[in-house]
Amino acid sequence: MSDAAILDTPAFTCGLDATLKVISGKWKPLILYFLLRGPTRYGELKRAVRDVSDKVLIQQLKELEADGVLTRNDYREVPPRVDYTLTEMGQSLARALEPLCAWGTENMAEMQALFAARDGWGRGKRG
Amino acid sequence: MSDAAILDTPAFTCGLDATLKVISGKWKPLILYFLLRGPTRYGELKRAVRDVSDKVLIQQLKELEADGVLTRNDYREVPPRVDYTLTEMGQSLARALEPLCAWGTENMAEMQALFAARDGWGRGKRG
DNA sequence: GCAAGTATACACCTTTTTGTAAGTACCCGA
DNA sequence: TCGGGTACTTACAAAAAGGTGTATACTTGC
Repeated sequence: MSDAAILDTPAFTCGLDATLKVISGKWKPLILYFLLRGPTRYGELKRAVRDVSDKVLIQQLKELEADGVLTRNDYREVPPRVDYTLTEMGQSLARALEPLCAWGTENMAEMQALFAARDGWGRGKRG
Repeated sequence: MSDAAILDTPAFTCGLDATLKVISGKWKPLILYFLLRGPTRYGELKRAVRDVSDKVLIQQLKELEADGVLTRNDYREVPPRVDYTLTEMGQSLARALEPLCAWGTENMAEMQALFAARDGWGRGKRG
């Protein structure tokens, strides 16, 4: 990969690339979307984002923090108390996810049929 | 993982899960977004979605087709001629990606700074 | 004291995803 | 006929992502 080859072509149609870098991660969109509800403690988040492991949840939270879309608040209490909040940027990003969410809801029937056939999917009965 | 454990908790806040199943894949959002411009031949798509390999592009196109968001048209000519079109569902999905794209464009400066520090990123000068 | 809950860290392993290199069958232009 | 273009396919390898299990340090409840 020469630098020239990278530079002489536009990245893509628009900023999608940038966004994708931030939200790619199995649980990231879910985390962001959930945080729209307000500051959330770690444990609460973990219960919300079902099936995520500690390791991965922490890891993705760190990455999202490093990307400036959320903030970690450590109350330095014992037992530990920490919560996570969206930054301004994070909020706008989370809101940009809403259409995706809506699409999923609208097309859930079709999707469920397809996924049931391919994998073994049974969830997604709405929240 | 008992079935009960899966069933007694709502999948998530909304249909995001469903959407994510469809669009997760390194190049899928890019593919979908590009196809908003109309039917596109394989080669054209490949040139648009820079850095993707044949194997992966084909693979993701197949998955997207299987998910009912795009259609493959084989003109059965020789040399081969094939193009890809969004279905109705695909179009609505691709449009749901627009806010993400907009977010990326708006926050590109911040993102670029961050990414430059972490990885070695130089692209993304707008299209 | 022992288990459970709090929010993590770390080592290790598996799965999933992506990439690389080559091959196919046919055509066109030099 | 050699090289390039078309749209793939396959075998193989590498990398990224995710998961598991254990440990921390301290508290509360039984």
